Amino acid sequence: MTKYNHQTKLLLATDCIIFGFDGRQLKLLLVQRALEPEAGKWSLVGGFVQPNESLDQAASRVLHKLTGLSDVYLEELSTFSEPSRDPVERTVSVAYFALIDINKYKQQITADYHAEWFDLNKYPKLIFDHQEMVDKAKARLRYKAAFHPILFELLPPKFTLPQLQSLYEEVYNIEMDKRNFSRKILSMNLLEKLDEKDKENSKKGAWFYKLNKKKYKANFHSVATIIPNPDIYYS
Amino acid sequence: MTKYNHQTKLLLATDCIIFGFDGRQLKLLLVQRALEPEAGKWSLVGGFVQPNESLDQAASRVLHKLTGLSDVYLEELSTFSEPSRDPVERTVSVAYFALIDINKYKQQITADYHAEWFDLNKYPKLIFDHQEMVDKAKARLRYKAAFHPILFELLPPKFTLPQLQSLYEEVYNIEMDKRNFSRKILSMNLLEKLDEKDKENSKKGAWFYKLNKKKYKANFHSVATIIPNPDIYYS
DNA sequence: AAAAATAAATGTAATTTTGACAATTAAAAA
DNA sequence: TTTTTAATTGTCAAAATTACATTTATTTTT
Repeated sequence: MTKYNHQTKLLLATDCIIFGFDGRQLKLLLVQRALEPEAGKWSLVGGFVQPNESLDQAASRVLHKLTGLSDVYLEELSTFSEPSRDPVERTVSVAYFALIDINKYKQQITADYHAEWFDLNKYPKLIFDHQEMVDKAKARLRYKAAFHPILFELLPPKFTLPQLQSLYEEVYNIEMDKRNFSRKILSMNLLEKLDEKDKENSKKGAWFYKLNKKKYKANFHSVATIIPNPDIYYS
Repeated sequence: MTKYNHQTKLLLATDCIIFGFDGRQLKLLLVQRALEPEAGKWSLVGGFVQPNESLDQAASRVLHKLTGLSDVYLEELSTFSEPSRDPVERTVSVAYFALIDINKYKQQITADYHAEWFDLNKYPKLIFDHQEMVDKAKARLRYKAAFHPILFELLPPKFTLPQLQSLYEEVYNIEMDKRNFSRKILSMNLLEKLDEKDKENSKKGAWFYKLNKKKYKANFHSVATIIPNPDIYYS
């Protein structure tokens, strides 16, 4: 069969913006780049798309190799394709953002990478256009989380309402009213109260809740306005 | 400088899902494919990314070449990268969706393409995975338009409230209450009433409005819940 | 053992927004 | 002059949102 001759091929890669939450702050997982140029500099984790895989598969592979995790929330963010973005050779990158439970992340023993979690408000200079990718991912996270219950992906299976509220407050850098917040969240009907309290963080203890996975999946596209005026956070 | 050897390069293309509105129905602009294979079959307009351009530029170029239009609403939809999606040779495509004022579209005289507007509810079988692209673009349009005032992009500079309402009704396949609709739309404060009526479509005539571009741009990210339960339209 | 300290849990009233519903008006056609 | 057609406009009830303070459970201190 005829080929598309005279067309220029290029390298296609994927980079992952990996978010985590340590209970207080949003975190970003970065690696020290192995390849030249810029070897040793901090960057997002990424990799080239292989001949036999789709972009989703490439992103999952890269994420799994670094974190050991599968079944992670992973969403295509956008393509980055400035011809000169990679000084070595033209490479178009499709950025994905991932939300993981930071507790599930275990530094892989066969550490091909040197990886580290950084505070989202303070992390090293990144290579190429990775800073732009992170900015876009943050904006997307805020936008998406204002309507869809994706922030649960950042929490462990059991969590308390105060923990959840802290997460929202951290993502949007706002303070929220406890009473209104719990009413809003509970009215979504996605949570189940457990018979157990978290006594780590207070004397009285706060009830643990867990996601009802079935309802979560069924209502994933449901639109809840948890955050007032979400638009102002979307740049 | 070192190159990324041993990595496989591939072809990168862009395809545009171009929406229009003729006052009654949503339309899709399709072209008859020039290249083999599938020459003569209907497809989205597309093209390969050139060495000196970004994906946004490639999409704009493709769109401009077909429609003669610049400054069109154009948004990255997502990548399509199944290894076998193009039977000829591996090609990853980044789909964009475009919203244009159908009246501004003039068949280019140097018609490199045979292009035609089709009713979104009835159009020919498309090549490769283009059907999937259209489906995804429709879903995205519904989702986005439920929160952001993008449907104005499909209308001429002067339009009436009944025309605007018809457009929303067509996009969501619902009927809306005139009173509630105009209240909602006007409360967004994006429209300016003109001193002129459209007498084409009724005896009484309906007032023309125009977008206040300044407010439109300033409030572009503002979230208006024009459509109740928008989530049910997002697949 | 009682008191103090800490953080969690909970309720209510005022305001705003939404959704449902019908009468009036302007202009052309009969 | 009457009829027809579609545009315009208002109100009321229900629901959602916002603002705001007290009570409760438990540990720590005295």
